[in-house]
Amino acid sequence: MDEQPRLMHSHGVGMAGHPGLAQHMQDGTAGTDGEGRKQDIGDILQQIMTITDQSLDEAQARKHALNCHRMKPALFNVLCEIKEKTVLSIRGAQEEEPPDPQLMRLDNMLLAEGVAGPEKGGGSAAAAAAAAATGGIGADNSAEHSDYRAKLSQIRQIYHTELEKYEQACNEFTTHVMNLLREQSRTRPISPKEIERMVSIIHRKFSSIQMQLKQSTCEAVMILRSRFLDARRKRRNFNKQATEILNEYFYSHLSNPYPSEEAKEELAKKCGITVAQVTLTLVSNWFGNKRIRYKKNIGKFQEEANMYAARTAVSATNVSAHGSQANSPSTPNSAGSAGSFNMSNSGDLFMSVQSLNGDSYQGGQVGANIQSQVDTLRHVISQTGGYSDGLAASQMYSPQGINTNGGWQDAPTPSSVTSPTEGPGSVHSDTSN
DNA sequence: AAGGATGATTGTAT
DNA sequence: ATACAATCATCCTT
Repeated sequence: MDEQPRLMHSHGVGMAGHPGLAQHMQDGTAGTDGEGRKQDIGDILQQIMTITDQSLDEAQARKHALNCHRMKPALFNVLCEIKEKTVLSIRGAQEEEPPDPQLMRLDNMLLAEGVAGPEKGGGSAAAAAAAAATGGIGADNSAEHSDYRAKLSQIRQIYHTELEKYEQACNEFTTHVMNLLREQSRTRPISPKEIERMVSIIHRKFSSIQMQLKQSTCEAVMILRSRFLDARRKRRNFNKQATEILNEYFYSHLSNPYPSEEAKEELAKKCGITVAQVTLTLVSNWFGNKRIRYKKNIGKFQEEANMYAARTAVSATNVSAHGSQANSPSTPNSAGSAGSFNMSNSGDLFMSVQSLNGDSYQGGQVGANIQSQVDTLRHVISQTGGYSDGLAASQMYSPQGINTNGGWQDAPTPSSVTSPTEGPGSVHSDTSN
């Protein structure tokens, strides 16, 4: 207590010059002399300055005493004013943190892998999707990838547990800090905004920790993936039935073998693939490969084409008993463009096939269906008319879809018909086959 | 084991 | 973004 005056001197001088303090001091020390006031202030300051040296209990007691001190409101006001003058207003604080792209990426990936996001359902769906990517079509793939799924769900579980832990810790810490600040706000000025800011700082810190968790989870998933699934070249062939379904579609839409998304889904469903994303890829792959390989070597596929064409055509003609149509050598142009085919002619045929196929494509793609009948007819014609001659047969098809350079894309324009005499030379190899 | 068949991937063009 | 073309990697038949 001997050094009190010195302390008083060093700190008190400035304070004494403070108008606010002077004012409050007057309030608080009504009737006492200047020495008493100085004594008071020095005492308070001394206590504050040394409070950190105290043991916890002592400090607590001292704190309480200070809180109850009669000079406390005055000191508090002074602090408020000082702060108002000196504190850098928290303007820079409200940088609404833009969503971290890195974090977004991680989130998206975790979501995609089925680690984050909806519970079991979504997770297993993603797992199944991944599994189906390697698994065969319409074949059992569950056994092979149960291990993968188990590991994935393990990761998922760890991730969620950890996340929960972090969240809990974050909340705990936040409330702790908030309580602390609130309590402190009794002795020193703390605006709610500052508390808010502190909270957001805490959250940011914790979310950066979370990001690490997400990152390592992603890594784990990637490793798992690469170990199990990235042997995706370990392909499984489509089973026979699936291939037939796809072929059926392909050859009955030969003029435009580009199934729409809906058609692909339908096909996938028929083939026994149910997983949405992968499904379309598989079907797309199949059609991509098929188109390119068919075009590359029509001859090689001639037999197959005829088979499928005959199959659908025969069933169609059987029902509708319009044999004349199949026999009539309709000019290629009549059906060449998808837009200009004869509706009245193929309409009933379409109907009959529709009923025959048994609701397979009830969807409203009437045009496509009719077109398919036209394709089918074409094959029948080619079969009955010029089958023996490979070249002739290929001429039957090619005007429809394939021009030597472009492929199917501009197929519907019949004007692009060119005799493919030197195009796929392998047509001849077909006959030899 | 060889070689063809076939699903998947990659690079390119539109 | 989609299709094509080339290519890879595996499956399957011989």
